[in-house]
Amino acid sequence: MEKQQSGLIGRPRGFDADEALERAMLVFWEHGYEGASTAILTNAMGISTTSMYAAFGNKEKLFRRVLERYTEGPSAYLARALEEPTALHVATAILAGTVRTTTRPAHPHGCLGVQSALTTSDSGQEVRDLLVAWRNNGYCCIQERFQRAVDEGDLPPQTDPGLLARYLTTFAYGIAVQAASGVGRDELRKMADAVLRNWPLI
Amino acid sequence: MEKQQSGLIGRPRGFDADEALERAMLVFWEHGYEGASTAILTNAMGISTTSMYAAFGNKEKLFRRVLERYTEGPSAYLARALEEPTALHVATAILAGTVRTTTRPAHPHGCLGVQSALTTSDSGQEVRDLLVAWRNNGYCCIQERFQRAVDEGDLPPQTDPGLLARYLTTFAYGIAVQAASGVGRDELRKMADAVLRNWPLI
DNA sequence: CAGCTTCTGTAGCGATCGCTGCGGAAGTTG
DNA sequence: CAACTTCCGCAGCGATCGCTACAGAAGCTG
Repeated sequence: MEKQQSGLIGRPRGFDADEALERAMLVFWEHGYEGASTAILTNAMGISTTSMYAAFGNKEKLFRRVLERYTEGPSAYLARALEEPTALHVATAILAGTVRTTTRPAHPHGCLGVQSALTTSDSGQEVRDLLVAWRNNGYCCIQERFQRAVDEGDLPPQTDPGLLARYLTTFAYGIAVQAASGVGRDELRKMADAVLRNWPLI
Repeated sequence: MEKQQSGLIGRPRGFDADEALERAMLVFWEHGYEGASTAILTNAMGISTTSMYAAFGNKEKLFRRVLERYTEGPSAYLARALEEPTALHVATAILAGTVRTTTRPAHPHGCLGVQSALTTSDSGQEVRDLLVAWRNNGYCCIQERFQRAVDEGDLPPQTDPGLLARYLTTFAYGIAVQAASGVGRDELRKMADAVLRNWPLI
C-alpha cells in the first residue's frame, strides 16, 4: 500500500506525495505529534483521510516519513557540518544551522526532533522513543566526529569527545527551546557566537 | 467552588487537596499537559472526576495550580539561587538545581515547565503561552540578578546581563531536554561543572 | 471499446476526549 | 434529633480521536 508495488497499473495518485509530506511536516513541527490531528493533517495536505492512509499507512508511519524528510531537509545542516575540516568548524556549522533552522521565518519555530514528542500519552510512547533515538543518533555522530578530531590532533588529547558532544547538543537543544518560545534569531546567533569564541571550553 | 468560601458549613472534602495536587503534578510532568487525560489524572489523584472539577475547576486550572506548586517545589532552587552572593554562585546553583531536579530518581525526568507544552493542538495554546511566560519570567529574574552583579562590580562592566542570562537559561533548557531523553545525572553534572569553570564566558 | 486495478469521497465505526446533571450519602449547624 | 450544605459515584453528554468499509470514479492495459 505504501507505493505502487505492482507497477504502473491502475489509476495514478491524484496528488503530489512529496508536497503532501512537506505540508504534513509543517503541521507536526508546529503542533507536535499528538497535537496534530489527522483532520488538521489531511486538511493541510489537501487530501482526504482515505488517501492519506492509502499512501502512508497510518499517522505514526506518516510521522516517520516526515522525520526522514526533516532529517534530509531542515536538519541536513548536521550531516554537512560533520564534514567540516576542524572541530571548531563543525561546532560553528552546527550552531549556525540550529539557529537558522529553528528561527526560519514562515516556518514553525523550534526543532521538530526536539519538540514533537518530548512528552506523550501512553499511545505516543513509540514516537517519543523514536525521537529519543533520533536525538541520540545525532549525538553519537558528533561524538565520533570529535573523537576523530582528537585522534588527528585537531582537539587537545585530554579532550573528552563524548562530553564535548554532550555540551554542544545540550546547547543546540536549548536553542531549540528558546526559539520555540519566541526568542529571536539575532539574539540566539549572538549567543552562539559568544560560545564559539571560547571553543572548545571542555 | 474553588475552596470553602462560605466557611466550614457542609460536608468537608474527603481527600487531601495538597496530595492530590502533588500526584497531578507528577502526571503532568511525565505526560505533558495534553498527554495527561482527565481519566489518568483523577485515577492518580485517587478521586473522581466530579471531585476534581469541584475542587479545581477544570483541567487547565488544575494545571495552573500544579505549575504554581512546581515553581514553589521542584523549581524553587531558582528563587534560592538568585539570592546567592555572586553571579558565579547564582549560575552554579541554577545549573546544579537544574541537573538535580531534572534527573531525580522516582520522579519524571526533565522539567515540567519545558516539556509540558512545547507544542500543543489549538485547544492547548493558552497553556503553551502560559509556559512561555513562565520560562520568560525565569529568564527576566536571572537577567535582573546579573544586571545587579554588573552594577556591583561582581561582573565585568562590559558584560551584557541579558545575553548572559540567555546563555544560562539556554543551557538549562538543554539539560532538561537531555534529562527527558534519559541522559544520566552524572554526565550532566560533569558537563555543567565544565561550563562553570569558564564563567562568565560571555 | 471491455476488463482490470487503483484512487478517493462519503459516511461512520468504536474509543476516548473534557466535562456535567443528578441524586443519594455524609458531615455540618441549630 | 431535624434542617441544611457540600461532597461524590454513576451515568452519560456532545465532540473529537485515529481509522476503515464501501462504492463509484478514474485511469491503466489489452
